[in-house]
Amino acid sequence: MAPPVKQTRMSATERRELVLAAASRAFARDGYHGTSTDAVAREAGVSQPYVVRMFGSKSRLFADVFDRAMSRILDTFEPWFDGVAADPENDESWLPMGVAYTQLLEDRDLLLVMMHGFTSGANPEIGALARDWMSRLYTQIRTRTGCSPERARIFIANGMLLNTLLAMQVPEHAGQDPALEELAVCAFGNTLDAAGSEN
Amino acid sequence: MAPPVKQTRMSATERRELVLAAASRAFARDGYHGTSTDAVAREAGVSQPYVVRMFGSKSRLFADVFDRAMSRILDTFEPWFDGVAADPENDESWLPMGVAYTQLLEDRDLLLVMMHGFTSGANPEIGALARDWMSRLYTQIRTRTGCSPERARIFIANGMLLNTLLAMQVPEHAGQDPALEELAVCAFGNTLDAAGSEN
DNA sequence: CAGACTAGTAATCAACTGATAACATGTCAA
DNA sequence: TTGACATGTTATCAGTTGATTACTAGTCTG
Repeated sequence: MAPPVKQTRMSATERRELVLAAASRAFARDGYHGTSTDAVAREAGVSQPYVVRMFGSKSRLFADVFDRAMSRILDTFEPWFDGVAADPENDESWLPMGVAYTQLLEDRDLLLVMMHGFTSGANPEIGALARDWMSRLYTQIRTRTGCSPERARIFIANGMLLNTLLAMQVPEHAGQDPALEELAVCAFGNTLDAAGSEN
Repeated sequence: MAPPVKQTRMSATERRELVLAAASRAFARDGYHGTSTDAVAREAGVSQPYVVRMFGSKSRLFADVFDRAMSRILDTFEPWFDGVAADPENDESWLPMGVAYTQLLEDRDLLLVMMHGFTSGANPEIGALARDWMSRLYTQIRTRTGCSPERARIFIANGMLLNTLLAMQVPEHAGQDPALEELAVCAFGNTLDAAGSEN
């Protein structure tokens, strides 16, 4: 028999961070409906009721996770817009944004949570949140670079393609399909190595 | 008391079509995990066990719905590729594909089912199916138009943006947000009227 | 018209889910 | 040290879900 271990406790904010990180991984993998609060709890190493009470409800937990993800994504883009602003209608000016995206690929969960949030638009709460963040993203691109709507549209479209390919786990499976491989190389460029083939 | 009504029955294939159409609407709205077999059954006007037994399982039902959607999407694009093939590296050559997409907007469920299938890539069965169809789509674009990988990538990226905006219900809510409105107009062009504002 | 087949339903179930309530334990200020 | 509060857990629950079984009724053929 081991003697009773003296349990040390965590501050609420610390634990909250832990749960949010776990929830981010879980939601990134299986989306809002595909993730149970119990799955989040197990991933965070706490009890399921604690997760619910900490955030009030599953939907509020997702909203928090989604907000954080979007906030970080916009923050990651932020410093790179300056380079684009000089000549925003030129294709080449946007190349640095690819670097920004490569940074985001280091924590894919952010992009996957974004995508799951966007495709849960039929849910009224999530839908309103998603549209609001999409609006902020578009506005940030336009105002920071001074580009045309068309340029901003192209940038977002490329992002949506990359997110979709990530959600489909194309990087992990590209080797099994030449056509998919070609598309992946074309879409991710050199960053593919960082993105896939870890598994 | 009404006398017992003589019930007429439907052929299995007829009923199957009905259920597939109902499932398509339901899955388009709420995705794979967000849709219960009971919801599909109610939408189709049949009992829940009948839906399950007719397709074996929920996942096989989704696979059927997804297959049909992708098949129809590719068929819709098919005849329009000829126009692109003449000069596939020219932006303007691709304009007719916008018309093809407008046709697809008449039954948005196809595009939404596609999107939900793509973003359910973490599910092994759905993921494999999704990647296979993405591969087919890419291959069809390349071989039918003779375009470069980059051109095909752009076409798919634009499609993913439109699908995402649809899933977010942007057309229905664009009026509430000028930035979103601008993006929607830029992305959907004239087809926006057909797409949104019905509600 | 008999019997085999087909098109369906009602009843039921075990597993899961989000949420609540009651309780236990660590921590810190007075 | 004590008591108030913050950090957690266990027990529990009602509703939902996908699936199975058993049953009913229309339809078609010989």
